[in-house]
Amino acid sequence: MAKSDPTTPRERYRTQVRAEVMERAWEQIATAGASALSLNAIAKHMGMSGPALYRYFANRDELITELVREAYRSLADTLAAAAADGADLAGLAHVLRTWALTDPQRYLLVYGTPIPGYQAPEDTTAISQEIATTLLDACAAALPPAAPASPLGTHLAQHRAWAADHPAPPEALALFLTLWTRLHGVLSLELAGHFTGMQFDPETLFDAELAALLP
Amino acid sequence: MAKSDPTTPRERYRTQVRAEVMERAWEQIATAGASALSLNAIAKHMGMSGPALYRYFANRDELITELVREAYRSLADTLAAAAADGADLAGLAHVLRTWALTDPQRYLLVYGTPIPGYQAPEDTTAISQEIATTLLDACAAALPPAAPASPLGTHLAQHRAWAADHPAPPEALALFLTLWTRLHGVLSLELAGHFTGMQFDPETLFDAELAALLP
DNA sequence: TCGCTTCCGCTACAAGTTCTAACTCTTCCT
DNA sequence: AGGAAGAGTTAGAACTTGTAGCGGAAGCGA
Repeated sequence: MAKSDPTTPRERYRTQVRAEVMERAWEQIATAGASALSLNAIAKHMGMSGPALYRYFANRDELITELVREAYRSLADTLAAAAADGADLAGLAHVLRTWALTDPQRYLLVYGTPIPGYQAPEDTTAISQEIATTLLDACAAALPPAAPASPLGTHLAQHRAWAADHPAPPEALALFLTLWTRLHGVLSLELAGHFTGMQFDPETLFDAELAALLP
Repeated sequence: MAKSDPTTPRERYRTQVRAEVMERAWEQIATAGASALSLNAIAKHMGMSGPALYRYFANRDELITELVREAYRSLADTLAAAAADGADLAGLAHVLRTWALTDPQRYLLVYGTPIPGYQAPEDTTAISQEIATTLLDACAAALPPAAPASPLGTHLAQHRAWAADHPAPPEALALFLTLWTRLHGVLSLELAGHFTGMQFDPETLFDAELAALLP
């Protein structure tokens, strides 16, 4: 018999149920936020009783961990695909913005206020490194050949452990950090609704920040 | 009898209990975050039974609203006091940073991921306007006399309803928005712990952002 | 095809949460 | 001093997360 696929029927069923649970979880998160996520509600919505879900996720935190992992994975893949398509730093920035606006709660789950007792497992930091690498590559490419040394750059030249395996020069690291924090500043305030009521277009602000970084 | 003080003993007791509840709430929030705030735990910690607190706060949301109001009030007063002491824009920025680091959860309660169903009452937006005014004053003062027109500035010249009563020129509005989002970008990522593991000093990044804005 | 084992979903339950209802008792005010 | 207002109580409803133990169905090996 062809045992080419090592997954047993039960395993396949398991992963399928897990996937459906996470799908429902994303729906719930999108409408009510991460802290309002209820295993019971998901179970009832799927036509099963509450405790049944504990066969698939040890507890609520494990479900959230999986959602965080999926969100990181999605962002990393989206950025990597855009980079492979030849997007430059500005292009990647707009991809990031689109990704964030597509599902605000997904962005906030990763980059917003951390869940109280929760802390990210190791492999999510690995995916976070992937994201950083994609952006660092673009930063190094966007940097003028003879960028003047900045105070931040010189500081980072001596504290670059977090990017030790990346060949980007200190000024590229500075550009990356500056880009990250500035774009996150605009995006997070926009997603949190702090611009509602003000009449201006957040995208203009986003583009202005981008233009200021890429002369 | 001298009725110089219009507060009755009961009112005084009421405000005192409310104040103690909020004090305990801040302690809880500082350690476990806003979403983990439990009226029951506060009540037991104060030596009374759960439902007793409902004499003082209609529900959990009203308590949170009061905490948000207090946080806004604290930030507005802190900035106003610094401005009255002659602090310039850079000084105000450092006051903001200190205020945020003093109690990270307090900053995140106001500027972090919004509570799902919760929405801020009107008077908190009024206090938020106070904060904006203090910063806008400093921005207008920090602006070079003949600042060149930026795309963001020209956009804001036509969408300045949110600052209609403030005489600041469009470029000052642009400076304010840029300052706000950039500082928030650094602060929120720092408070959320996204820089832990990286070795660099977030304050260097904060100061670099400030230096880039104030030539 | 038969039987064993594994695993799934269930109900019941414990320990929490917010919040309502109804009662007692103190305190204040007239 | 008497009546009204309000504080704190317990009981309980409707939730939540998570555990324990039960039946039955499904897959796996012989």
